[in-house]
This record gives sequence, structure tokens and C-alpha cells, in this order.
Amino acid sequence: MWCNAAMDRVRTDAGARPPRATIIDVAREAAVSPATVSRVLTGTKPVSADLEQRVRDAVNRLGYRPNPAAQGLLRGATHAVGVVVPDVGNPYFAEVLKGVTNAAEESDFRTLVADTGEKGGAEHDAALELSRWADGVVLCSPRMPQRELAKLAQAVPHLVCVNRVGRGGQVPAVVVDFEAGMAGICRHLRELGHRRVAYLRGPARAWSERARQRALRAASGPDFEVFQVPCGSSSVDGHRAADAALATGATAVMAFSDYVALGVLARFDELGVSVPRDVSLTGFDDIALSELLRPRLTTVRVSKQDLGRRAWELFASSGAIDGADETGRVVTASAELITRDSTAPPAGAITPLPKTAKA
Amino acid sequence: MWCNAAMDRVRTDAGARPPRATIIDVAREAAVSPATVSRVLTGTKPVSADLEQRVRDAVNRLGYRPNPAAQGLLRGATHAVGVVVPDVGNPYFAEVLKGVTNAAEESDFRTLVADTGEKGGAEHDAALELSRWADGVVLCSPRMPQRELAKLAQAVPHLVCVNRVGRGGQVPAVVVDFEAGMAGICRHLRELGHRRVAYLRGPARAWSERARQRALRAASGPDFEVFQVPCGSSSVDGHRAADAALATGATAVMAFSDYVALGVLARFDELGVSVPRDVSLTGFDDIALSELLRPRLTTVRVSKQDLGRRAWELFASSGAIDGADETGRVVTASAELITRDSTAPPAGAITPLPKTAKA
DNA sequence: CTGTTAGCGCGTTCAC
DNA sequence: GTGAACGCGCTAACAG
Repeated sequence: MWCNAAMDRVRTDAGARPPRATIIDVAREAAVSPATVSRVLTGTKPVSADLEQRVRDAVNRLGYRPNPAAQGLLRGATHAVGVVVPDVGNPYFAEVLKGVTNAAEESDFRTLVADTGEKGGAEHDAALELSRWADGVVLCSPRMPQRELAKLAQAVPHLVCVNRVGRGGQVPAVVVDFEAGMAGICRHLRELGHRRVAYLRGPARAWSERARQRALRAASGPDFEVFQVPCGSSSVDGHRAADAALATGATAVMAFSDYVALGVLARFDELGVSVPRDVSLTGFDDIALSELLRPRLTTVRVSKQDLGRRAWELFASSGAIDGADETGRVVTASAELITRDSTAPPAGAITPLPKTAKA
Repeated sequence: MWCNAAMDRVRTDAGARPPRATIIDVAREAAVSPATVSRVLTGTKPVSADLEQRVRDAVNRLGYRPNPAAQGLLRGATHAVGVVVPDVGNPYFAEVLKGVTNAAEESDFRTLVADTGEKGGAEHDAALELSRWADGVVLCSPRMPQRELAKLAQAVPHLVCVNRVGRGGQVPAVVVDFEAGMAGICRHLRELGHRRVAYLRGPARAWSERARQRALRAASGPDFEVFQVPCGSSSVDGHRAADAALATGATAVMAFSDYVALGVLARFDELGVSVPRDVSLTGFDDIALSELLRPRLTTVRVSKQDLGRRAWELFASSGAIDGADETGRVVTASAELITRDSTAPPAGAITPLPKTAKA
């Protein structure tokens, strides 16, 4: 009955399917007990140099790698974090994701990603599903309603939010200071002399959108009128909403994000509207592309990778690794205005329609 | 010694950590055996309507979700695919990733992502690591040497490549017809009257780069000179290499990809070089941004999501799901030239230096 | 220091 | 149509 894996391999060699070696195969190969192999690999208990070498050789020879499912089953932890993002294609989230991944890697954690395709309704399920696989979940800019989030926080052991604080900050979160950033943009535009500006709204349910709205309300007044234009969070949304923004007669357009501004810029170009000559344009986030675009976008710098890293740290300190259960912290990341080429003083005349604007 | 999970739960209730319910908890709740619960959930064997309802109720009440680790252990499969990409921030890979994810989802498979940060040396380990967690791995545009790939293919049960065919097509792969695409670009430029063109090279080890080179060799001749300029695969690389491209005196610049062309465009603008008036520019891949840029980029359309989907299908048909082991297929995706605004006939005079070009 | 034993949560045999 | 028992790969408890 010692017909072991090595034998099988020979027989199935034609199929070239190398069956994964188990710890028992390694133990047999090294002529030790499975426990010794485990000890060498996990380093929990000392093992004599001789045996250790034999085990290491066997591991290399067989190409053995422990099965994480079995490890997870036993330890009750998977050594993985889940990350839920609205859209990996959005450079903003791609960066946040990288931040989490890099930080997690340092602690030897794997990252699992779920893309909800900007469908707020899918977030809850995605997080729940990820939580089956991972020890915790990082929720990026969730659009789900407050009470859904609260319920989720009870079902998912280690939940961390990015750019969303739950009711009373029950859920640990790292958020950008959108209010300050948006205020900076408003101040900048006002100083340039703009009095009528349009704002391209992001997803209504986004927490960050509401924070921006607070800043907008605070900044607006008789000498600084803000026209709200429904838009969205993608370049395509920006492209679509650009005409409406122009129609407000504003001399400056504030986009929800750089990614949105990208689409706006393209549409403006199609319409023959020059930025910043005819109209000023601002973004938010400072994605890498913004410096490559022409004109270079005036925006608010957010350290996106850092956001991801901070989220990881929140996860780690919430007891996911050691036992120090420190729930409910909310950390705020700064947002700094970056003035570039897409903003300038308004032209003498108000431009109610793009076509006439050019004429 | 029957101090079970339910007991523990009561004690740690203060921490508000809801421990995941097990199938046994559900069975107790529904007053049936664990086996019955399993049968209801997997639907493998018929169960009486009465019991089925009781089980479903219990599942909902407890919020029970089967532990995938345990399932994986038992079934010897995890119901997950790994995807290794050089850079998730690259819109190209983001799209391919989405393609895999969407297709996998339909078969109820989860997607695990590893980002190698464009470090070819990290690919091997990343794939190996992913293969511990997943039933197979999709390797996107791997830069690793041929023999490393061959070795990897033996260690990873279900390996599929995107944009890379291994020696003799041993590894199932879906590849873009780079050669045809590149040939199309060359023909287009030639027809416009360009005789001296620069090519911004991608990563030397990329299979797709070698395919492009074949097309370039075939197209080049006394009346179509191609100047090779080392570059890379990111926008930043393109930005850096733009000057060198101009210095060749070419009237058209072919970028490795749209993503690279983006950086080139930005640099050209800084230099006051107008596209396509002073110099024509082409990309490859047709990422969404390319239509938003000004000028809109002439490029080669590649259905990126489809690439991902086809990779998934290759994985699925390689016996990862059923047993139909159909190894070594290589499928080729078409590449279609999209003529937009960044290419035009060359200006009358050759432009050896950007500054003089404008004057 | 090392080997043996038990069991993590689940699905799938077997008996009934 | 249902329940009891076994084992997936691994490691933490015990024995020696």
C-alpha cells in the first residue's frame, strides 16, 4: 500500500498533470513524520539541523507548497484580505488597491479583489462573499445605504471602509478630507475671479459626494453661485455631462474627479471650447494621467496608495492579526490643492452656449 | 470536552464578533442532520419539501455560508482562478482582468489577482503562490524567459497565457495578432507617405514585442525606414522616450501601446510639437482613453475583455471544471486598425529637432 | 527534540 | 429519504 504520489506521477506522466504533493508525501520522501515537516515549514518548534535539511531537500524536490485551505481550516484564518472596489478600471481605485496589496504583502497576506461594476447593489453581496475567503474586507467608496453597511459590519468580522464613515464611525475607516479639498478648489476659483461655477456631481449615494456638497454649500453665496449638474464617476459620464455644464453659463467647471474631468476635457475639445481660455476645469484625486493631459489639470492631490496602506493598517490593528481589537477608528488623509494649467481667470464675457463661446 | 463553537460564541459576545455559523449549527437549528443541510445546499440529492424549507429558514436565520476552505479541501478544488498581471493600473490589463472576472463569475468562480509591478522576476513566484489558492492561473503578458515558463507550466496545474505562446504552444494561450496589427499600422503610415518612422519599443522580454518586431522587419525597407527607440510599457516610459523618438528625425512615431502613446503625446505637447501636423503618432490596443485624448489616437483595436473571457474558456476547457483535458490550444484574436486623428501625411520637411520643427 | 493522535468544516460515501 | 461515519491536508495538542 505504499503506492505513493511519486508512483502515480510516473503513470500519469503522459497527461503531464503533476498532482500536488501533500505534506505526507514530503514526510515519506524525507523519512520523517508529517509533524516534523510542519515544524520546519512554520518554524514553530526547533528541529535538528540534520532533519531540517532532509525536509528542505524533499520540499524542493517535490515542489511542495502547503495547501492554504487546509491551513485556513485549522487556524480559522486564511491570511487574506478582500478588497471591494466599484471599478478596477478607474485609476483611482487601481491605486488604492495597490496600496492595500503592497502593505498586505509585507505581512504575507494575500489580496482578493471584487469589482462591483459601479453597481451599489452588488457591494453587499460581494463583501459577504469575500468574507468567506478572507479574514477581513476593505470596502472602497461603498455606495450602499447606511443601514446596509451597519448590517454588513455585523456579518463581516473585520470590515474597513475607505472614503466612507458609517454612523458614528462604528466601522474603522480611512477617509480623504474631501471637504477641505473641495473648499480649496472653491477658494482658488473665487480668487481667480469666477462667480458662476458648475459642479459635476458624483454618485448620489457616495459619502464623498456628500462631503463635497458640504464644502460647496459653505462656499456658495451671492458672489459665488454653484450650479449642480448630475454626472457620475467615470470619464464617459463626464463626457456626457459636459454640455449641460456649459449650458449653465458657468465660467468654471468642477468635476467630481480627475477621471471624470478627462471625459469633460474631451467633450470640450469636440465642442471647440478651450480650457482654460473659455472655461476653467478642475478635477479631484490627482491621478497620474492628470499631469499628462493637456492642459494639465488643476486638482486636489490625494495619496491613493497611502489610503490603501492605511486601510490595511486599520484592518491589521482591528485584531485581524494579533488580538488587539481596536474598533471604530476613523483616520483622515489630507487633500492638497495642486494648481496647474486648467484654471485661469474667467474670460470677460459669460459663455451661455459653447458655439457662441467660440464665435 | 464538548466545549464547542456555540459555547465560545456566548463568551465573546461582548466583542460583537459574530463567529461564522457552521453546517452543524444549521443542522441543529433545523433539527436535521448535517448531511441533509448539505444536500439542500448543493442540490445533489432530493430532499423532502418540508425539511428543505426548515433548512433554508435556518440558513437565513443564521446567515450561514459554507466555508470555502473546507469545501476546497474536500473537493480538491477551490473554485477560484488566479490572474497574474504586470500592472493593474494599466488600463489594458484592467480590462483583461474584467474579462476574466466576468466570465469566471458566470461559472461561479472567484478571481484572485496578483500584480507583479512590471517585475518579470516576480511572475514565477506570483503564479506559484496563486496556484496554491486557485485551481488554475492566467498569466497576462508574462515577461519571464521561455524555460521558466515551461517549468512553471509543470508546477501549475491549469496554466493559461494571454499574449504569450510557449515553445510549441504547450501552454494554452490566447494571443492578439500583433503581427497583423503592426503590419496594418505600417501600411497605413506608408500610404500616408511616411518614409522614416520611429518605433517605441516595449519590454524586451515581452512576446508581443517580438511579434511586433517581426511585422516591423517585414514592413521595413529602403522606402520605409524604422528607427528603434527603447522605451517601455507605461505612460511614463513614453513620456521619457519621446525626445529620443523625435531625435531620429522620423515623421511618425509608433508607440508600443496606447498607454505609452499617452505619455508621448504629453511630452510632445510640452515640446510644442503638434500631432499630427508636425509628427504622426500611433498606439496599440485602443483603450477607452484613446478616444478621449486630443488628438484621438490612431490605433489597433483589441477586444481586451474578450481576451480575458477567452483565457477563461481555455482554462475551463483544460479540464479545470469537467475532466476534458484539452491542452495546448492557442487561439488568436484579431486586431483591427482604427484610423483617427493622430495620423496624417508628413509635413513637407523632415523635422530633426522639435524646436526647429515649430519655427 | 521527535512521532503519534485528533480534529478544523464540509461533502460523500455507506447503512438504515 | 435520511442520518452516521469517514477523510480531504494540515497543525496543535499530547506522548515518548
